[in-house]
Amino acid sequence: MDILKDLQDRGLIYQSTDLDLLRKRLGEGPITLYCGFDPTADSLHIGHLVTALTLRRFQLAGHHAIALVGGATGLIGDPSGRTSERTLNQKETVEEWVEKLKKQLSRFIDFDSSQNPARMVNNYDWTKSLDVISFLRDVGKNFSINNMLAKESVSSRLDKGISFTEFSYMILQSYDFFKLYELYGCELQLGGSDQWGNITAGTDLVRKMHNEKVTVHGLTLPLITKSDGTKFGKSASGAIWLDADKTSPYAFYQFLLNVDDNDVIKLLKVFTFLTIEEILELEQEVATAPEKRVAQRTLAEEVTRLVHGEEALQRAIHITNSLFHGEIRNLTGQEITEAFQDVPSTTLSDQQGSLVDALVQVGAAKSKREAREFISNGAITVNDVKVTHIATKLAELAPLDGKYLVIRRGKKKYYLCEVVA
RNA sequence: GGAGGGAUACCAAAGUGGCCAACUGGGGCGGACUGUAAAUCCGCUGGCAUCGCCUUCGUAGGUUCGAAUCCUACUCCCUCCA
Repeated sequence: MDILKDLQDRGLIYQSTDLDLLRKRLGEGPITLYCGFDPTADSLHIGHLVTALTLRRFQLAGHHAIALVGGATGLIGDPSGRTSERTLNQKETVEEWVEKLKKQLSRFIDFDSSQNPARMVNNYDWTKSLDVISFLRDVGKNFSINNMLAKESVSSRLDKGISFTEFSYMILQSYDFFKLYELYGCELQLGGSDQWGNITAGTDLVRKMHNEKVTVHGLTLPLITKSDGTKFGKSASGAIWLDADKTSPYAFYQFLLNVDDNDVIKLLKVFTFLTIEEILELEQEVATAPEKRVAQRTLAEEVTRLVHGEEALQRAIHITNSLFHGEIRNLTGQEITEAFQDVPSTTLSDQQGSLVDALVQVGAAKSKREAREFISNGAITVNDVKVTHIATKLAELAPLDGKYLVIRRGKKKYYLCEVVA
């Protein structure tokens, strides 16, 4: 399989070093490649999936993938794409995040396969023991300040200011590439479009360290944008995380299910392993029967399964069905706790309390006034029954399984109240 | 250093003694329509409550029966001249 053609068909190639040379090299046999992930948060988000899955595409095509977590670079801070200096994170925090990222990456990249297992590395391992003198003599000598200043990540910060720490970032990342070439014969680095400067700095370093006799390659992937020009991956409530505790599988599934018709095909190409042919069929489906949203459903299922597993996917579908197409009343108490574990909930002790107070307590309304407004607007449904009387008491609402009140506000916001004696 | 202009609710922007909880636009939220869409239309958008009450218009005081509106001081921002 021609991996480069597949990536091109999917719109996944943005910038590259000599593409013909890379194609030639790939034709000669499996290549070792790497992509780095810096621990800047306790979880990856949906944007990281683009590069992580591309790494997997290479692995599936028989190439040797290395996933690097930036235990060292995460302590320094990449200036790329940032308009201001980062605040340094605590060492312990970064260590913790490294572990979390490692765990997440193993969901998409196969480190245990018997034929072609991928490798996980942490650049802290070879950076921690680097002493200043050898770093400056052996590595630093290969970097020209003039060149470094010209890089977008640095030049864009010269007016606003940049610390020496962040300025040096690209040297560390370049050293990673060099180190991986030495250790594992790694010849290709993948990254997001903002990584171009760091990647070329790396290919340059490897070449210089070998007296211009070695060529390694770099590839960047495009930033995924929506048809309205904005960045993909942000919901009203913030980033879409891969950590189930930060973005529930249900919310994750819903996010993808709700993508615009104009974006869904592009996203299928980027985020799924469906063949281009299969995706083109779905494109037809969008054109002829958009209301069925087959493409969106496919996208949501494929990616949720990939990130959270089959079981979580089924749960997300089940919740979706009962919330949007089924009857909540049909659910058992156990199913309710399961279905609404991702939804804001609260426990009410006063069965004689008013619905208005309950709405405020569960967070469905910011104030009693707003709660009353929602009720009189017909925005509030409790256990499938629309409530329109402001003075409604909890006791009148017939809890499911004797204790659950499933409150819906508007069309798709849910809250769960458990009433205890 | 000198001269002038401004600070209003999430943002923008009216209001210049009582009719102001404060025009209007955007955003947000809710409703109708729909495909859990887009577009469109309608409503709400300080808090508590049974008429009504309480807290808000940069900060702190003052004048007045009554102030976002007038006066004083302070803080911050902008423009122009040096």
